[in-house]
Amino acid sequence: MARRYWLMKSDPDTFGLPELKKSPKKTTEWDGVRNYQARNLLRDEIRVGDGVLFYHSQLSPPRVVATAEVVRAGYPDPTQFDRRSPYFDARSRSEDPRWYAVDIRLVKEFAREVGLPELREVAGLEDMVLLNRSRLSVQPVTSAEWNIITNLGRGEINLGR
DNA sequence: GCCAACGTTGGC
DNA sequence: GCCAACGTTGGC
Repeated sequence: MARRYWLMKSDPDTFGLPELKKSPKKTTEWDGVRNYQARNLLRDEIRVGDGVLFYHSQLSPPRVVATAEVVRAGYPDPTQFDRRSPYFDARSRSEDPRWYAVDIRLVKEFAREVGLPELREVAGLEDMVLLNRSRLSVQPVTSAEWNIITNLGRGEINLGR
């Protein structure tokens, strides 16, 4: 199966690139997602080896800061069963988990962060989910979009147009 | 900090 | 099943 690509958002006040870099094996559990559409992607679509654009929301401007890779596919998000977690969900049963997580590993920090206003201007990204349905915290990225954005992140001229 | 977009809840 | 009220996300 062809490698697929995703954009995953993180609030850097909670967990950002510095924390990812410091994590063991530069790997983290990407958890806490409490939206059903995003859950379905985590549970059913995202596979080991898929590429991830690591995105910082809540910044001015919000920006893509790194690439990562899925190293563990969807599994029940442990935080939903943890009463001390802000993501605890009393209605979820362990035999029928409601929420899923994946593990991602940092691959490459961008040489140049790519901000949202720039993404809006680049030819070839007009249909990005990020630019049209902004609130989804994990969303599909096409291979063409992936190539354009990772080129921008390398600081090279964008050849995608 | 504000507020628009939009997802979820719950009364009917 | 509809939809108003409410809560959250996230850009600005």
